[in-house]
Amino acid sequence: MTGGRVLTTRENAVPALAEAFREHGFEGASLAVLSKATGLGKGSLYNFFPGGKEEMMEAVLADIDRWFAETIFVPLEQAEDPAAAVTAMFDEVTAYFRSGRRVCLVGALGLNVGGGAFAATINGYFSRWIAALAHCLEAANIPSASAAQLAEEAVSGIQGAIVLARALGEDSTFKRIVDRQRASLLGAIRGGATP
Amino acid sequence: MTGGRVLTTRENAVPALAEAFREHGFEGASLAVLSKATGLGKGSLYNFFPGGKEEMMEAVLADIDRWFAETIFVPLEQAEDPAAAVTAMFDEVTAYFRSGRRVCLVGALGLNVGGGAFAATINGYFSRWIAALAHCLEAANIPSASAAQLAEEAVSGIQGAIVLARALGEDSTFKRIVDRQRASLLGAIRGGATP
DNA sequence: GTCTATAGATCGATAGAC
DNA sequence: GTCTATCGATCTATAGAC
Repeated sequence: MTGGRVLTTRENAVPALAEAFREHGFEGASLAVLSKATGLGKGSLYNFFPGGKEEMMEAVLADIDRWFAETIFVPLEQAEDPAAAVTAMFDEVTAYFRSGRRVCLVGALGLNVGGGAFAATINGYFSRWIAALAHCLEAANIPSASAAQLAEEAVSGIQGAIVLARALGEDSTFKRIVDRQRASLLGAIRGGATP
Repeated sequence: MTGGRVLTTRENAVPALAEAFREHGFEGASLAVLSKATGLGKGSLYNFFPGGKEEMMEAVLADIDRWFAETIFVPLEQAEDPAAAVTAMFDEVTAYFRSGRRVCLVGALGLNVGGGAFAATINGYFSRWIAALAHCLEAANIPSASAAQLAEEAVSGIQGAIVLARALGEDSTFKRIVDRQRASLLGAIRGGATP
């Protein structure tokens, strides 16, 4: 041990960068914005991320991917109790996106051509989410085709709920839509078929 | 008649501006991009839109609002045949968003703080869409509460389908999700209740 | 490792020739 | 009405003091 306390690390800066990218988008998040959000000067940011904004966004996406894998994807893939796993997913997602006040950076990034450099990451994020959820539904004896469709619809529904809740400025919109998605999946799990 | 043929008008530039804003976002659509998209020099753009980018975006949003009002909202509000009106809505929307390849500018604008200046327009767009669709469903004897929920879910579902289709780069994703939304609404119209 | 200073490019916007 | 030239501000990125 050196005994020196590290005040700031690359990992420590990533959450602040993520929030800045979420609010301003990739193009709108200037280095001035990122510097203010992290409390680090430009020089420090380039010390941690020599590749500039693009490397910052890559680090943010990697952090998001890691969080979703641990918290959402793996529990769905290894679920012994599908209903409980689906419930947990919706609870975690609702908290993560703060009932729609918080934008999904991955989804928003895919809307603009500027996000083309991250296309593979964006695709992988949604592909794995849908596959993990479908796998969980299949574990509840839902036919493969139905499970895939329900999973796709649920993930899509969450994205739509974020867009609409942001547009209307109402958290209740998000909760209403997502609760209905949750009920739909739980109904399919219990009933064994699409409602 | 003067006999002079007008080569370029303000109205003529709006569609090109809309496409540029869709692809690059408000911040990402620089005047160089907008100039190239319209084929007009900066001077000409400022001649048509003295307020700069903000006025250009306002003109684009007004054009979108007009199109949706004529093509989507009014037919829903005045529908004599609700099932036909809902079917027409999904057909028009699928064509308009080019099966998800084309971003919803209004929805995307609401995701970033930069779109805050257009918050009222964004809110109005989605509010009227949901209200018009709910009205149409009520005309099919669906209870008011169910109609509102179904309408909200359908509009949200379309937005989610766009986000997901763009992220996955697959038109089929959009069609699958939207077709299911369509079937859900038509089922409610025929059955008179939520499935 | 953090900062300030600064380079070089591009930004939004304006002025003025035609 | 369209263009080029240009302004000042801001952008990304780098250099160098500490």
